[in-house]
Amino acid sequence: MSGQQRAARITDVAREAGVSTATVSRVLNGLGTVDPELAVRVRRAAEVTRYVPNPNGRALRRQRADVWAAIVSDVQNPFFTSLVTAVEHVAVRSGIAVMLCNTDEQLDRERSYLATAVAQRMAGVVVSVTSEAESDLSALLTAQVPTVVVDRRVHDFSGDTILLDNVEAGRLATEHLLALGHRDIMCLAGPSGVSTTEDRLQGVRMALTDAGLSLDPARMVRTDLKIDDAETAVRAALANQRNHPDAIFAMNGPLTTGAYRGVQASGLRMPDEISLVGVDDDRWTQMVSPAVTLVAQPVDEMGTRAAERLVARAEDPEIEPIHLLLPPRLQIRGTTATA
Amino acid sequence: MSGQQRAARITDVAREAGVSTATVSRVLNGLGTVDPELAVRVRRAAEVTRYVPNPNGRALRRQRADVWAAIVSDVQNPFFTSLVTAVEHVAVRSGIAVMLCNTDEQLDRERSYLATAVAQRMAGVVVSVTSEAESDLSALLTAQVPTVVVDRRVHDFSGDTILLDNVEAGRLATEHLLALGHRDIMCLAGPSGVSTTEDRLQGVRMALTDAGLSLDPARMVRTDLKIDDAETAVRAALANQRNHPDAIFAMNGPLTTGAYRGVQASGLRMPDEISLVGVDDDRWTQMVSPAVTLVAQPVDEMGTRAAERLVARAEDPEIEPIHLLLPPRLQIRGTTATA
DNA sequence: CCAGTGCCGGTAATCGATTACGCGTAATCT
DNA sequence: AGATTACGCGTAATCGATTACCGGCACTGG
Repeated sequence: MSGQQRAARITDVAREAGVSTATVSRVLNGLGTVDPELAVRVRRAAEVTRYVPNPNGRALRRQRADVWAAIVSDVQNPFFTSLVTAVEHVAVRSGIAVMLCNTDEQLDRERSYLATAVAQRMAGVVVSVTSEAESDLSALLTAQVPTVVVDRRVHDFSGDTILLDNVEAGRLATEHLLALGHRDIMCLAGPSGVSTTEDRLQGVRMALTDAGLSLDPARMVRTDLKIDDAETAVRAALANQRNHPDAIFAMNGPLTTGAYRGVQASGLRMPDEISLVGVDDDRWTQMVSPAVTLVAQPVDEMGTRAAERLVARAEDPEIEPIHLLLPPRLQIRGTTATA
Repeated sequence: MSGQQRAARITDVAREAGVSTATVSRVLNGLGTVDPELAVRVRRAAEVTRYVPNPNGRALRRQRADVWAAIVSDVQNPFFTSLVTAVEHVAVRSGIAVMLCNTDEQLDRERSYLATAVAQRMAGVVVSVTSEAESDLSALLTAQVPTVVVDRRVHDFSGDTILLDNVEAGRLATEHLLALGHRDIMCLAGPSGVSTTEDRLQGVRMALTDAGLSLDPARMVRTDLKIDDAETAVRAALANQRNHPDAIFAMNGPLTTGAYRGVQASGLRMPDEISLVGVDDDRWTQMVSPAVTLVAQPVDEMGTRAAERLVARAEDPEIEPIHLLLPPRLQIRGTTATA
């Protein structure tokens, strides 16, 4: 056993190559000017000793770690895993590691991850916040950590922001249902602090108003963004045989899953007896029968753009922030039909 | 704008409290003995200055970073996100951050993440390897980074290992199909380097042998562990109307998803015309109709046990390695019926 | 032939924290 | 009382890398 064998440090490489540590550093980082022959010796020495720079020492000195944080509220939500995957693809190309931070919709966990990002002097943060009003990104700002806000808005933040056009998403879904003749539409939204479902709700209201209608408060249901909560809420709403809505709009991925299950449990047949529009195009929505009509987000594009923004800002911290609203796409499938 | 406002360092806290940095460190880490009154002053000073220790400085000096790596081959696979979530729950309790490393089944990406883990002196690694034969964890061993191998076996590793009893999983599935009278069973496995599907295959063979049968090589199909590849393979196998298998065993999560879709596309009705047994109990398997019969893994337990192992080894590096085989559970639902 | 200009590369400071060591004081023992 | 031990705390070394600064050398121009 034993082994022990400590990892090679830059001094080991320097000794092996017969140069100083400064030269090793210059060669390996491609900075300054070094005699080509020495450079060869250094590179060979690094090979021989299997040298891998210690990221802690490097980050300490450079005041910048080659790490991005991806802060999301639910790693089990395929929307976020897709987002993170897209970010990661770009990161790998840039030699950067991605630390996945799962807040579970809890503000204090978000705070702790943000503090870590600052303390580590991370090279960038991509964050979907927990709460529009309460999340506080000011520490990132003052520490000048490149930050891209995605998916959900947050107050008092004027940096790079890449969101879905959520108002449009709500409008698309609602207009589709209205066009099919539905008038009694139940809206399943998340807690009021989350901008995505708020904005989608606003889109719903606008579409209804345009049609001379308004949203019945009794049909406005808020739950946590959990599958089981949504299922329970939908079952409750459909329990009343004589007075149930004739359509449901579930405003995010987990809510859609829960709503679908709730309808299944109620015994009502989609789309004849009730229509459903969801959000987020996960694999299962095409496998069930009927397949789910929904509003799809360009999630890969969201992640890729966010990551590219971090790369760009690393090169020039002074570039103007962008504010992108990506277009939603209505995917009509089998859960919606004429009333 | 501007702001700049650098983060507080330990020297700032020391000055604010009128003590040395050593005392600040002792108070904040609860080591050594410090006058209670000074401790109060230090804690207050830390509050006032909003001090957060710099993890890089700390890790450099301590030769250990409060970070675990969770190395998996596909963050889009719900099995792995569940695993990581379980690990993370334990990590949060211990004040440890989890770095999610997505190898995409690529050996070189795995190598790079392993090197990072060593270079960072991470406090632990939970890894589901890319290849039983080619993945190389020896660097972790020599650097004495606490490591738990989960899900997939790897050669030459004698440390903590927590796997499903995959042979039993294969046997359970096969015996179920045999009991229903199926004789022509198609096996959908991953690339030969992955121990999970290999072991499950072995279970299949044992069950067949026990029944006086053997696996028809023509019914043994290997694809990458991708949904689309599996779907294609199943469609191809079912295209021959007159000679298709009467049952399919898909040996992991994505393969199950692909197989289900492949059967759907083929037009054959489950379970009357063909039976399907899958692996991994994701939400969708209960939402589709018919619901999927499958072998479920105790994935939360796997993640929790792995993480607890890291915690235990942090306290005492010399504890004996464990080798756990968790029991699979057959979940009989709607995709299997008598032949 | 000497001063001036660049180029190379080494020495040492530095990033921020932990901790070995040692000093001074107080408590305890003989 | 004098000696011994224990405790509390500060000084300075240290982790591993990057980089400001400077000295030495070669080359150029006058």
